[in-house]
Amino acid sequence: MRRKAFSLLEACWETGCMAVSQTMTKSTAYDFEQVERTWQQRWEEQDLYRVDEDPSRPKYYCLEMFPYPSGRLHMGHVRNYSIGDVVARFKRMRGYNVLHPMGWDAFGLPAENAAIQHNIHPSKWTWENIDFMRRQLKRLGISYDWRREFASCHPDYYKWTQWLFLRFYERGLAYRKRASVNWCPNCATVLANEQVVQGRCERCDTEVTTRELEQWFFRITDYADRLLEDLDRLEGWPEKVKTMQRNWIGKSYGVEIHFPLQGRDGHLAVFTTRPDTIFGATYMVVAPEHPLVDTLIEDAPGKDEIRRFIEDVKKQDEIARTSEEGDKVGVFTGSYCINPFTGEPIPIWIGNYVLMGYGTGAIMAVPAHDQRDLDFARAYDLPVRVVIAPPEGEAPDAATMTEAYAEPGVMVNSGPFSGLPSQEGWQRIAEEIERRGMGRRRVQYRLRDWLISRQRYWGCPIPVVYCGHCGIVPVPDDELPVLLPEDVAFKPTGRSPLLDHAEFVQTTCPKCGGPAKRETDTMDTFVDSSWYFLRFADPHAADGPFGKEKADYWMPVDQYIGGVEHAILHLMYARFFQKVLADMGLSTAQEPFTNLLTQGMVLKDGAKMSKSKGNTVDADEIVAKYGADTARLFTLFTAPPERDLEWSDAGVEGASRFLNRVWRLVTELAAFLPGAAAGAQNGAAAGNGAALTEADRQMRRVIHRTVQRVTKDVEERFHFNTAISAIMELVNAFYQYKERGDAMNRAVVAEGLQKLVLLLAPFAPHLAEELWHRMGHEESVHLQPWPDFDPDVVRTEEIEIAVQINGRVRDRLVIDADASQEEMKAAALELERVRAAVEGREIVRIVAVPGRLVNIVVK
RNA sequence: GCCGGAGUGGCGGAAUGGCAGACGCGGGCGACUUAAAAUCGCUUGGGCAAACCCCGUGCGGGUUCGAGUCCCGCCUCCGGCACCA
Repeated sequence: MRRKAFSLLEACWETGCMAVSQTMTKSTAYDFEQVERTWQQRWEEQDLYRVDEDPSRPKYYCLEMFPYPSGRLHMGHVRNYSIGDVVARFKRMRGYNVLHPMGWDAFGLPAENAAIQHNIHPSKWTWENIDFMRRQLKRLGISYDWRREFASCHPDYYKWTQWLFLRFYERGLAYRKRASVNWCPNCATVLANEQVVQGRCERCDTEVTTRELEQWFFRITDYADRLLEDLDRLEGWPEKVKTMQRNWIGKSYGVEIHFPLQGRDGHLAVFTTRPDTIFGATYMVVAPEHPLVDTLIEDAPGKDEIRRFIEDVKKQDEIARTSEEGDKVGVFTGSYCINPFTGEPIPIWIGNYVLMGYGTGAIMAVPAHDQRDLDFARAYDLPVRVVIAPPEGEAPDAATMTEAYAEPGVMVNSGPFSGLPSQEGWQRIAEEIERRGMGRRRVQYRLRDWLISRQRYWGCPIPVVYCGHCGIVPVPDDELPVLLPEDVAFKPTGRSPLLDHAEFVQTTCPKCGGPAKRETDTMDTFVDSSWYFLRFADPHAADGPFGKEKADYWMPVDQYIGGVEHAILHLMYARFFQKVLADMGLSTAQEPFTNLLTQGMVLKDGAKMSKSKGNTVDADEIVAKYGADTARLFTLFTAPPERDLEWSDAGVEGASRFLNRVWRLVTELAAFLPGAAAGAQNGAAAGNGAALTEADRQMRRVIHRTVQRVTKDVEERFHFNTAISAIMELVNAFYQYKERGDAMNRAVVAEGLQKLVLLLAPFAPHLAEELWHRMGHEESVHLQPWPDFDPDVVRTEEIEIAVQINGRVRDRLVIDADASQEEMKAAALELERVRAAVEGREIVRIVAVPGRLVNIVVK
């Protein structure tokens, strides 16, 4: 029987609260629209999420990857920021001084494409998008300190990107060189290695070609070892991301060996990780681009044919060489070098499978012990010589083998080294090479220097000028920023409009005052995002990129959250920057992000949402129809953060239904409480009553147990889905309890409602805030301490355990929670069904696990 | 090919080596209603008419009193890398 008095109207009357919708509706329906707007406004007026340095409290820096202002938020953004907001709000309630900022990664190609397609200036397009998306973010009610907002395309920011570039330049970490680089014909710009995916442009999927160009690079390879080593210290990073970075850096130990050329001066340098196989080297291969090629083919009879081959490979190179494992092709140069260990001549070939960009661009080929070399040897009928035998079993037959033996073993056919374990031989041969001055041990990385030049307009200008007299001259600090001119024309030629902007290009040399030309390339936008997390610590700094004290107070980021697609690119560049800045003394932290959470994608119909597939869900529509709290709750409840999330309209309905269920429960029960606030504040009152019935005690147990579960799930595991399901169970239990009507204990209800709303605050901040105020509180729920639980209340006196016979559950048993194993066994044997099952059989053993079960093993 | 991750009801997903399927969605039944929606209960892995029972966490083995969980060998899917010498 339900009390009629459980009406919203009366709830408000009795509590005398000043809550929002009191004045606007008599219906019990939850008006999310009104509630969310009102509180968003109130929070903003009160500057509720403003944060400053406070040495008296522990700091917590929670950061979500800032978005590119593409136009509108998608559900992936909603998910990302909802996750971050739970963390930020939870930590705030836990007493941390939480920095939770947001900004815009605002330089980039889409703005230029929009300029060409819709005849709108990239700047205008970008700023309009930012305005729109900022409104969307505010509509979601994420707890950002908006005073810290900035966009990377603003001169106040990119001035410091340029300033940092100059510091890199001074330290020799920014340099210019001519190199064969990746070129995307569609984007009409060069790309870093990291931006080429399977031979295609990461952004537009166009096949990437190569070009010889003079470009700016960052010397990230100088930091390869530190970037690799320090991965071991990042215990809060997913193993997967660390593995990807390790592979990308690709450290390998080997030996550079100089093979003297036969009949002429000089030598051919190769890099190998298997010096122990040198006696098996039957030919050499150099990359078509190798500088020695012209010399090597000088006297070859079919010189023209060889040249044609080289050109063919270079062309093939552009299309297929990286995208698929094509056939290995090559041609003999006509030249030989001498194997310094055997003295025999070895033919030098040119081959498509050797890359100029790795090692020395030349290899010694050991077909018996390297699959690629074996493939090539079989194709051109080159000799195969086995020099490593397996530790056990027979050595492969050189004449017939089709699979190279690449494992360690015992050296054979290797002169004085024969009989040695190959690993030992590795060192002995390396020593011998060094002793004879024919090379040295060395470490080789797969990682290349970071190509940062872009032949595009909408990016941060590289602050250098070219002077006929003085060469490359950095722009002096006091002339920064080098402003991106706004009055430029966009044509679909792919040519950067900066090239045609005479006022920009024509300048004077800061050194000699003579005429000079400005650099017209801009920086890769990954440069902008490599230090933004530091700027958030001091976003308005005017005399430096950020103040060291503030940076040192906030850094490193305690929790970083974003998509796994940035596992290599952004996350490695940012680590590189942080280390350089630490070396420069600008910031102390060696690593930028202590803990990393890589969220899964939002899928629909099993595929990533994309415009081209037409399976997108618009964040605005969902928020308009269900409200921000529902949108957030759905993304948090449907899957754990790191997994992919399959979109479900029914799931959104479910989230909405739950919030309404909470709304009804709390508003109705609030009416039951006289002076709700007083009771709610006094949780202890619920505990000291001998007046508590069994049902009251049980309800209290559920309340405290829920606090325990939610705290654990959020704090230790970031499992928001199970945290929310625990809250759902509490609500279900409350509905059961509510059936008791007047028999309910008011102190228990008050305590339960209070804790429920507090638990809900990080997940559904608007609803929680509204209910909190309706319960008679004046201060924001988001400023309250996180609820605690009493372990004594959680504990039960009696528990139900399973009783198994031979591992199968046959019965259940209610027993004292602290019963001894002996008591458990005895009680189990008393059971009717156990006696029947045991009758006439031998009990082999009995296992009793306190709190769990008893297992009786019979024969 | 190499390196990760994942395979659990109709679906999303839960389970420190200890009662598989929490919670939600969907379904079924009931209450309220003239009726429907909403809401509130109850119910819902499969087999059997049902009880008891049997079978169930991708497949095949193993360890264990006890395995979704640990070990060995496979299969499938997803992600990353891919001539890196």
